[in-house]
Amino acid sequence: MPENSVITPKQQRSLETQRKLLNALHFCLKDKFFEHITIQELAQNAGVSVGTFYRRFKDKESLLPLLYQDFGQRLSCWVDSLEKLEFKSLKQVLETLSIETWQFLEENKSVFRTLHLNSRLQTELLDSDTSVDRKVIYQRLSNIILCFKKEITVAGKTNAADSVIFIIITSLLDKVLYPDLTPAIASKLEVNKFAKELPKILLPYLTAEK
Amino acid sequence: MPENSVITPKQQRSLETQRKLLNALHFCLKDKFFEHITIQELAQNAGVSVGTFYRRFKDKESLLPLLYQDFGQRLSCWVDSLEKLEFKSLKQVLETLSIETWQFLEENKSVFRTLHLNSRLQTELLDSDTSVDRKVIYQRLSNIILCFKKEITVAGKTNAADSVIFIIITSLLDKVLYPDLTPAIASKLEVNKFAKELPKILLPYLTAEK
Amino acid sequence: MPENSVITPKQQRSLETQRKLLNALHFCLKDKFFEHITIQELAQNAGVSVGTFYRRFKDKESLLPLLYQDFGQRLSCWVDSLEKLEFKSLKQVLETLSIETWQFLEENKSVFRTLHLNSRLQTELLDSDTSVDRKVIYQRLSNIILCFKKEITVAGKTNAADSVIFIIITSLLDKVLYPDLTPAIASKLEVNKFAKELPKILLPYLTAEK
Amino acid sequence: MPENSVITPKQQRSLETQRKLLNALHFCLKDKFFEHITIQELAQNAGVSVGTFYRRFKDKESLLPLLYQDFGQRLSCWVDSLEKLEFKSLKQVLETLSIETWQFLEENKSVFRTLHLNSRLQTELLDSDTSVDRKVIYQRLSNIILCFKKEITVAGKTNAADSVIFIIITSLLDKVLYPDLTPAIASKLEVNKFAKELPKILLPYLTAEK
DNA sequence: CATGAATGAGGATTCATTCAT
DNA sequence: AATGAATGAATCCTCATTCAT
Repeated sequence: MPENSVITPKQQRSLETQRKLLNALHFCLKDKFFEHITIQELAQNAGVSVGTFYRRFKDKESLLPLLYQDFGQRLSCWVDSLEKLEFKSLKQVLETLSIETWQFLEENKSVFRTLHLNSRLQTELLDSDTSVDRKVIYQRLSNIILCFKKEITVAGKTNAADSVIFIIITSLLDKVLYPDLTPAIASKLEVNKFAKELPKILLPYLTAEK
Repeated sequence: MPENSVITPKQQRSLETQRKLLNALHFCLKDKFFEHITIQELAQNAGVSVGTFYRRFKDKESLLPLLYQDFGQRLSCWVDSLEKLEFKSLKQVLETLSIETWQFLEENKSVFRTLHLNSRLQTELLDSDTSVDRKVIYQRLSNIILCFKKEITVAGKTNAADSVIFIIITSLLDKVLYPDLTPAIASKLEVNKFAKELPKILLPYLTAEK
Repeated sequence: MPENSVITPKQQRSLETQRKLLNALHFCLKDKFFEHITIQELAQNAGVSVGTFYRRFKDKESLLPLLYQDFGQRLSCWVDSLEKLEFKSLKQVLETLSIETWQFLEENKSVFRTLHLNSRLQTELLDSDTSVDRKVIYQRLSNIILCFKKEITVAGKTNAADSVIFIIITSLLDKVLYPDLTPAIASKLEVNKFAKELPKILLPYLTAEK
Repeated sequence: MPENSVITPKQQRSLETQRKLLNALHFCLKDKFFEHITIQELAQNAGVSVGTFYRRFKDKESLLPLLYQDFGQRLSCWVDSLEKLEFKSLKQVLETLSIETWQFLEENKSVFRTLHLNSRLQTELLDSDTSVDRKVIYQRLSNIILCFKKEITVAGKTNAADSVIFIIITSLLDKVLYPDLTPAIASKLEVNKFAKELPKILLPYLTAEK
């Protein structure tokens, strides 16, 4: 919530430009890597001049926090939609999470790759995301699992749920981004098959007998 | 004008030069990302002239197959060393694999990042390494698990072992490469802690009661 | 990314820059051959930066159409001036044309050489000059001869006049550009002497008795 | 005639290399201009090493005198063949010369272009040609015309014959080398048509009534 | 001697950034 | 403010020439 809740035309225009440039970035990322995109290219795709770009941003890297924030929004929306689902069992939760995560990663893979590969800028990225705390989002995913606390028998349920979420995302992401490369080729399964295997892997962990 | 971007050396000296340049690449990767390394830097670190670089390689990217091959060697050696270990139980196998994998990834993280970054070159990369079949290497890791076949109760033991290997590598790699970023932050655990948690996650899967 | 290698300028300043670079090319051609002129040299002589050169032209060769166009202008002006002259006889026409052509070639020899050298670009060159049709210019020269149609007895007066113009230019050009080389040395005469000989050669052709 | 008329094996080998390189030059000139041919290319095409090239020649330009000499041989042979022909009239001489010259130029156009465009090296070129004096060759062509001295009525028969030879060569060369460019386009005629027109142009000159 | 690997000066080219319009 | 032309440092890349093998 900004202090001043009335947006002036000036701010309005500025926001538009920002949005245009971000869209241009998304567009360009489909074709090539962040480091190979030039500012001229961005400006051209956004329909603004390079001068205008520099009025808004210090340099190309300064777009990344925006990309990260924007991604945060999508992530948040996605989690929203997951939270609205009704689940009957822990098993169903894991199954749904796996499939949905895969789809989500597939749709956002260029952003993931960009943020990963430019992770040297992590500090700025993390600082920038004032609106949505990323960790909180992942906890909301954990919480979906923890709704079925009764079924979970492993010690340290919260940590366990976190780990499950982490493994789901990271393994699927690897399959999505680098299907033919180390380490993804360690498992012969295609990503869709693997998404179905994941619940079978993780359910026993959460529900193991003591 | 060779089709291929790597010239087959006809003299002993050439092979030395190639090795020098590869070493220089490894050296530079400690400091900075592949994209930011210049040819001049490589040449200088290798103690050769830029012209020599160009005599051997079409461009910087043409070094990557060499990096990939070289990495294949290291990987193979590492698996060799793991195969020589004696294990008492499946649990111990998983514990050792987790810790050792973490260490190995830590030592080779810049190579992983570089190869991932340039994964668009996957075909060339994969074709480039005729000496070591990457999939076979990972199967050797699986086989270490499968030594304790008797303890494994899950259906599809081979696939299961593959999946376990894949999850160990991919989750640890994420923690190693991007500890503060999506998705690694989904789990609060530090990489060393997580390496100890992994066996607890994966053992139940392999040994789950029907 | 324009198809064409010459960018159409959108600002007045651009046109100036273009003119500056063309002038720089003319200046440099006095000293050396086109092949030996560097972009830096051109930029420096034009008083602009190398980047500016590249903003306007894809490469050095892309200047040639401009050179060709510019030469077209000069050619046209020169023919203008010839058309304004008053002649008393066909003989006088040929005498004047020979001398004037020699002078004109002498002044433009570096341009001729450059355009010849790069004649592989003929199509582009020819297409590049939409403002002045080169063939029409030469026809205007022919027409000066054809003013004295009555004196001309040879069959096919138009073609004959064309051939005369062609021979005047080509033979003098050879003498001017390569005075000591094949085929110019075939005739011992200096270019000035030869320019005076030409009318004697060509007049009989035009006025030969049947 | 060399002082020492016995050629040692060493000289023999050297001569071979020289011949190979000259052939390579001819071969390359079909594709591209002299200035774009690299020494590596020449060496490769000649089947020798660059080092060997440098053992024989100071630089690429040093090949030009060889090219010029070699061309001198062909020219001489060609004139030989012309001298052997029997002519019935001056008209026939001119007709034959035109056609034959055209053919000869066509076959040697890359050499002509190369020598013309590198004419800055004229002095060296001229000096180099010790075996065959170029001017003498052209005089032999003139002499073929002068065989029909009786038919020639113009004053200064020798100079006139020279001029005729010069015009035949220079105009046809222009048509052959730069058919679509200034000044060749001044005359609409194709080179074969023009070769037939030339005698009609030049005969009246030589045989003009006083 | 022949070879071809190595050299590095020199020229080409890009693109983030500035600044006049 | 917005534009896009201009800048020039930084990097790429070539190729004549040298020199170790």
